[in-house]
Amino acid sequence: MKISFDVSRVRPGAVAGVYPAKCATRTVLDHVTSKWGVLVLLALQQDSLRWGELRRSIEGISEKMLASTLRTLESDGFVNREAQATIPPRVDYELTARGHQLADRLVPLMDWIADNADEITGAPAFPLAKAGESSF
Amino acid sequence: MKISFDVSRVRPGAVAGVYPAKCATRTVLDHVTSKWGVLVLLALQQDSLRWGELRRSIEGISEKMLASTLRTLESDGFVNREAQATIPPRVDYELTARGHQLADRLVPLMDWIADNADEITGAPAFPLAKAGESSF
DNA sequence: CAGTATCCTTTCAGATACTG
DNA sequence: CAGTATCTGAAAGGATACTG
Repeated sequence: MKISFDVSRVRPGAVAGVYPAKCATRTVLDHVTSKWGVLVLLALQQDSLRWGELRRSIEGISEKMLASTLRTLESDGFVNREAQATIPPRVDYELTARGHQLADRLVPLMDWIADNADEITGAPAFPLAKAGESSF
Repeated sequence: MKISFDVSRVRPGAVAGVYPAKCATRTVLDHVTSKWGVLVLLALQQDSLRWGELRRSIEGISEKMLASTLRTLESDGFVNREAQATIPPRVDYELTARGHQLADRLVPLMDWIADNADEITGAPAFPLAKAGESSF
């Protein structure tokens, strides 16, 4: 695929948000914002978790996607995998220092989204009457 | 699809990171972390941009995906579309107050990623010798 | 328990052509 | 200029079965 990209035609003020299509920043951003990346990182933010705990913590994730997401986050150095050769095996996953730095930036984002999601989607879980309004 | 999800089997400390599969939080998260969502939001963070400017600001985005991403962000109330019925038409896109709140949480994340991406991907653009090291 | 391997469906996303 | 419509190939992702 040929990408034509003439920076001179981009408005100067907007250049701060410009990243080349194949730069490291976009690659890492794609890993983090992959379908399950944020959820896995946040699940590990408080404690290390075993494979099964992690899987149960993230409703809807398949084994395949959990494995794949963990391998990516591991290879980026966000997650550390610790396997014990016991029977049955026990494998713990934890954030690395780098993973914690990243998660620290994800928490405010996720908190804000969680706080505002109902209003954004227009489907409040508990449609409360506003102050001054009456339900009669 | 049947989803079985037994919260009692999730470790107590991990519950903070648990979101039901089909909750508003996940929906909004998916919109924001869609392939182009973050890049569009950040491109608009400093200034409003016209359609063409926006398209040129985000290297690699197709018209289809720009349109689709903008419609989603618009319907979530993050982006405002202002069309002028001139010939040729001029359409500006800008963040709403809600969009700015969100972007304010995305900036630290993106800055951190941009600052660390080269090290994370292991392909530094400028492999500098560390202090104390010599290239001889 | 902690995964892999495989198959298969669905969705994503690019290219192209067209419109007001 | 600012889009929409349609087609198609690529990729993501789920279900299932299997393994150390």
